[in-house]
Amino acid sequence: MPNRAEECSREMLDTIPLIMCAIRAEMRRRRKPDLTVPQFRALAYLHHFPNASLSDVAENVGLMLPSMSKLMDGLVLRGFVSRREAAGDRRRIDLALTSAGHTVLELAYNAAQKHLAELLRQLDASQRAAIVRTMRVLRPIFTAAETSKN
Amino acid sequence: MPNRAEECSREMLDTIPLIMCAIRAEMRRRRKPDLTVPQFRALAYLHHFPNASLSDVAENVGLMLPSMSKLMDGLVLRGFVSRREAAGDRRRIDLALTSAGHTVLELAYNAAQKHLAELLRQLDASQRAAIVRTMRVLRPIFTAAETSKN
DNA sequence: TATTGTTATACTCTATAACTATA
DNA sequence: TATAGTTATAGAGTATAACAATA
Repeated sequence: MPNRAEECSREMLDTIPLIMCAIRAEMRRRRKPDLTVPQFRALAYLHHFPNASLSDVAENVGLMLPSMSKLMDGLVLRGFVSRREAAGDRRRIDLALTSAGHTVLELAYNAAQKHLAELLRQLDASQRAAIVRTMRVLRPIFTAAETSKN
Repeated sequence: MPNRAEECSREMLDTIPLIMCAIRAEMRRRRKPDLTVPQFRALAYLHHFPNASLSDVAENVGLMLPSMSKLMDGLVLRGFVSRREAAGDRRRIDLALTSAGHTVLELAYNAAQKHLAELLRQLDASQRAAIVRTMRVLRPIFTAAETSKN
């Protein structure tokens, strides 16, 4: 087994995008009022980092500052995000999800999760247990890869 | 174990998008001349289905016909796709990758594959073998889910 | 003077509507 | 009359440049 990492990465590359496609399709179907992908990612970021600044969100979603400013206009207008002056520094703004914002995110997540569960029912318990173990092996690797980029 | 499918789907939902993010980042880094995501997907579709019609590609990439027509203008201009009148029906066009088109796809795929392999080297052989088995269990499920949608 | 965010403007991508050519 | 694709036009979304306010 000289080069198992190569085989493993090929298998992943042939399978993961397929799964991701199914996840996205289900999330799209359920997101109540239409959300664009960057809007969705901005909400998800604010879920993980409440009271982030505009620059933080722009940086992590991958948009320029003016674009994120306009995107947030829309999310604030629709009541998914609250925007208020930061306490110590009046140049900055604190962004956070409203309860409506949390709800939108949860709806999409739960829909995708239930859809996946439905597909996984055709497997037997030991196969599902193996999947869980694999995910727990993979997650820390890619969490580390993600954070080391910033 | 009353509800293992639920746990399994949560684990997948918390891990797969992370991996996909790493794959996309690496593909973006390597795609020689800039390709948008829909352009990339159009090329990938033509790789799987040579001599597809414009409507086929539009349907599967998720664009309207005029948008795909313009997108193809760009790919033909840049030499990644050949476009010629279909044999039996002069209304239709046959689209296919040129060798340059194949090359662009392969470069992106190989870069992503090598990057993944690098990350997977920190695991031991038995863990990688388990990943391979898991991918082979999951792939047919999501291949079926994909095709049943059309 | 540097930093945070907004406004002004232009460009790209996509969609809908109208059109051409073939079946 | 229906189908495959193109052209015309308009609407989002994003970027760069210029600006305002605060540190």
